[in-house]
Amino acid sequence: MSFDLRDFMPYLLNQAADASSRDFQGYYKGKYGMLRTEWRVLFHLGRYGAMTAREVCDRAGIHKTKVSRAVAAMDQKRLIRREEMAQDRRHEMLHLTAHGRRVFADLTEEAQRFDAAMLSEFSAEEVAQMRAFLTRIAGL
Amino acid sequence: MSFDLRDFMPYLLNQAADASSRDFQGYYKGKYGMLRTEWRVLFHLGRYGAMTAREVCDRAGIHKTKVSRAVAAMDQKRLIRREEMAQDRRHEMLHLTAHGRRVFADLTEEAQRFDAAMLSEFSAEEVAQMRAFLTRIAGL
DNA sequence: TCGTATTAGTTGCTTTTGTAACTATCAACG
DNA sequence: CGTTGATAGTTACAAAAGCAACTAATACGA
Repeated sequence: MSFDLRDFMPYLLNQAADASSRDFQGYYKGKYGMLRTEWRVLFHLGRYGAMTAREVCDRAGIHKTKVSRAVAAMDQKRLIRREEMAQDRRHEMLHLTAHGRRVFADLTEEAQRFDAAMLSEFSAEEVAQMRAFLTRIAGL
Repeated sequence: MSFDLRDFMPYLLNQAADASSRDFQGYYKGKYGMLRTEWRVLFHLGRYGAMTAREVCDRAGIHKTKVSRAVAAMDQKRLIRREEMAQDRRHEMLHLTAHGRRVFADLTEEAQRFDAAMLSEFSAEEVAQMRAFLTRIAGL
């Protein structure tokens, strides 16, 4: 029997994902008290502009209860502003506040720095291949 | 600003890890009511033989409280047997029961099938490169 | 051999996640 | 209109994870 845990791709992926997230997670958690879902919502709003919670769910592939809680927390922290839409009062448009935009800018910069540092020991081809592989596995 | 979430390696890794784990998780959860930590403990005992909880923690990189709870649950399910060690009564050696070995065999087989299916659309070189990359990222 | 430090493992409490049920609003069709 | 069904979002409750304090046993130096 030669099957080892390290031969099992889901295990390897999880270990790599955990290791790669740990430090960056510490950054936004320590500096802004944010959770991972909050960072993702912030990113979507900062990168793609105002949208409803539903759109965030669809684009980010996060369940609506998680988004709902993240939005509530971010509202509390004054990172976002909720705007009720007159034509359909079930929706509310989510906008970043000025503070939210600053935090977004800071975290994005840090993310890029972080990403670059992590990939610095790999060649451009390796990284490209890696991305292609992961994208397929993730079904994106 | 061209930085996209899919350019961020931790994001990609997490998405891929989640996607790749989902189905297999459903298998051991549905069939045996097991949690991920339990599957990992089971795997370690089945693959590397009887050991103490401490050794499982070290080898698997799981925190001792998680292992403690997994061991309690697996004891309940009669997957393992705990043997107190006479020379140092703080330790207890964890052994798989006959039932535990059967479950291990079943899950291992399923894991291999699962792994093979997931990687079937990639070439041997791609897979090898992938493993190398992930192993480095994971720091294994 | 007493006191202090270490180690294995467990328990309690808090935070986070998952699931399902719920509210409110709107659409569509008789 | 009015009933039925869908949709956006929230809330309540249960499962799971994280963290720190705790117990029990052992080691080891003064």
